[in-house]
Amino acid sequence: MVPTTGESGEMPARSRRADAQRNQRKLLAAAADVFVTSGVDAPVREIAARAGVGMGTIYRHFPTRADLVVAVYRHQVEACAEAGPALLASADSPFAALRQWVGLFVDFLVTKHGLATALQSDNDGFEALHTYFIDRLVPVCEQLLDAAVDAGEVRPGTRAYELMRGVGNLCVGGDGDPRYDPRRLVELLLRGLRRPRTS
Amino acid sequence: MVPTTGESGEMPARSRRADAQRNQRKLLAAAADVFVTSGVDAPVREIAARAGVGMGTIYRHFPTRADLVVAVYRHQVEACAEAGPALLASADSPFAALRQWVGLFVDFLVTKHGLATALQSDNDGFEALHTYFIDRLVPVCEQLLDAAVDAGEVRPGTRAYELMRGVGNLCVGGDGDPRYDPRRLVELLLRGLRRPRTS
DNA sequence: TAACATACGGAGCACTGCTCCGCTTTGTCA
DNA sequence: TGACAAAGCGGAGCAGTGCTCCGTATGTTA
Repeated sequence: MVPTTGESGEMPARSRRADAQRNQRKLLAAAADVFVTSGVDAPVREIAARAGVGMGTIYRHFPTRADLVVAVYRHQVEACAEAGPALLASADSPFAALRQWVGLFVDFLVTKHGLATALQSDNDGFEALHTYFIDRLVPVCEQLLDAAVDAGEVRPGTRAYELMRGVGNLCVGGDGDPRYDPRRLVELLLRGLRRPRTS
Repeated sequence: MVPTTGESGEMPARSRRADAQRNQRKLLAAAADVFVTSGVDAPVREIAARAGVGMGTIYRHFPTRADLVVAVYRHQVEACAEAGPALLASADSPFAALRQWVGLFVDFLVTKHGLATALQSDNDGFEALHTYFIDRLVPVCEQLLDAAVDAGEVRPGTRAYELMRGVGNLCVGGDGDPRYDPRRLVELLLRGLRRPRTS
């Protein structure tokens, strides 16, 4: 997570050359395009070419592939994280909130070709991606999960980290095969979380 | 699944040169070693070197990486497949049998570094591996699942294929991280399968 | 405009998967 | 036993990757 100054916002970020800012923007746009087409593990050269910059430039702005992926999806991950407390406040019960929130996360993952795979890849260069998702989303999930446990809707004993990784794993391979629907399995997993007797 | 004549058994497989058989055996042994050390996606060169043969030889015997992986693990997969009916006969209930059988499968996967990852990799060269596992194990799982549904222990609506892939996915990344235990999540998944009221 | 820090670009290296074909080994048959 | 196909072998070599390095170009500042 080295660069990404300005959070893709409007502040000019003084002391940064204009062409550098321009290139970073071009890179982000190009990457977003290419990720849709070829997945998040598309060749670096392809992204650089699409952005009209050289190899060196892409690595200077995004030292790790994960940095680029994170930068591209940061907004959506952030939105997902912020939705947690909101759902907890608006839903009928903590468990309902948890279910809706997990649904949000699953929707995000399955619509990004290859993201789920990358997320649990032991490949170097994706470690930071993994870390970012975990750091940002596990606390949110924990809050929802704890609330559901406190409300007696969910058996204690499951940690948010494990749940998140499980859900992420279930989302792998969810495109193109009608016989495999991550949503159904995630639903099963959540059902397995429930307390037997909801008095 | 082109070669593998003789199922690594003792029959000489007439009409096959002695050195070819020898090399195939060496290759299987070397691959088994290397898979433990470096995972099933170890460099082909490494396996060839370990076996003391050239690149050409490995590709002649095992045109696809999946062919080699399947050949190495065929015995264990076969054993797992055959355990299905046996468990159904011996266990207290169909659901118990299903749970034990899934446990067997999970144990197999998590002890093979990288196998679970390879299994759901969209990488070419692993497709045949995927196919083999599905073809061999899904019918077994289906038998157990159907029995559990018939016994009223499990809600209908889940297909064996989906369950198998879900379980396989959950097994990814199960080594080295004490915070992620595939077994716990698989247990959750199975619990989610159960019928609410077991009259 | 001059001068300097900053950033760019892509040649190049290392490492893969996989193929191709000249050479070697094996089995057979007289 | 010797010779000769056929079967099999080996590894050079190509193509596609990730990532680095440094000579060159560009922006910025005075």
